[in-house]
Amino acid sequence: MTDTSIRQYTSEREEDREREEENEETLVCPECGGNLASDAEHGETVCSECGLVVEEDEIDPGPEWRAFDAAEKDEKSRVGAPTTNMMHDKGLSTNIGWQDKDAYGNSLSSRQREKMQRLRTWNERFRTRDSKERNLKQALGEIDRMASALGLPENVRETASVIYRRALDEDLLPGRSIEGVATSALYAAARQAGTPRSLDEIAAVSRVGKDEIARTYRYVVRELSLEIQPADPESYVPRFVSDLDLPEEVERRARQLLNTAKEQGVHSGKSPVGLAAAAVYAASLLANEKVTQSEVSEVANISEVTIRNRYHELLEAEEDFTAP
DNA sequence: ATGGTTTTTACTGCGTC
DNA sequence: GACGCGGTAAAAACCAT
Repeated sequence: MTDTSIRQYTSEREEDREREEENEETLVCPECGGNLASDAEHGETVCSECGLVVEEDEIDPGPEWRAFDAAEKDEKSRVGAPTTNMMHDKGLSTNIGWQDKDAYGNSLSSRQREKMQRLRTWNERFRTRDSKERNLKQALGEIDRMASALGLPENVRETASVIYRRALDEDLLPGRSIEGVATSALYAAARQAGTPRSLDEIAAVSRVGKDEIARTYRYVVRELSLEIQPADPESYVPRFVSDLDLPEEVERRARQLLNTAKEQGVHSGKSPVGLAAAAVYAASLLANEKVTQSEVSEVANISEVTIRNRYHELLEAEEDFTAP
């Protein structure tokens, strides 16, 4: 059994996990594990459980509503909608001609030529920024569409758009499709948020094929050095259980099986989905619920053979755990 | 490209309803 | 006989080198 060679399913060290959660967009309080809530009025992100302030002095994206006199009111009420991730340009752009001629066709003075050169430079900078914004707009639309098709919550979309933005900023897009990168961002975000979806599920709602997603995903993860934990089998359990209309007891037992399996180190290098499916199956046996292997394999998109193998291992691990 | 692992596919035998 | 389940061997997929 190789513990280190297989990367996809093998767990990184625990410290890495903690460190990563501080760096990345974390949604769980590092102190007590409670949920974080952002408080726009104070510009803080605080834990709803213990009150720990995680972020301070955040920028309020809202408009400047305050005005102290009439003149200032005129000035500040220019605001449109508050800036959001969804902002993009209207597709308007300007080009400055390359000839150094004025409107009458006369050549410009050297002073004027310099000035126009500077203007071209800046115009170009803003224009490419605009094209990135358009790109972003489309990608975010895709992310939204896929996320809702998969029933992924708001925070996952948020994380996905952050990842996408980073990919865009680092010029990872050229040579890759917007779709592909957007899908990869969503896949990564779902895994980071602990609500993973399998590649197959993702591919089912995406416009690009599975292999391309996998390729760009690897690329994006490497380039942005995102540290993504191997998916935790437990995070699949609730979904399978509810898809199969099984009682809560099954879920509890399945979790327990997975936990003892973890302590025995049986799970290293195995597909988390397979483990989860096997745990659900084994748990329903223990709970005297009738579910067939094929039903479980159906909802988990895993072969029956894998379920058989895993659930034997799970039960063995359970025995070894209780016996000695 | 290669090699080592895991997962899938396909097939077979056994027991039960 | 269909179905659920278990096992096996060979093929395919996957990951790291």
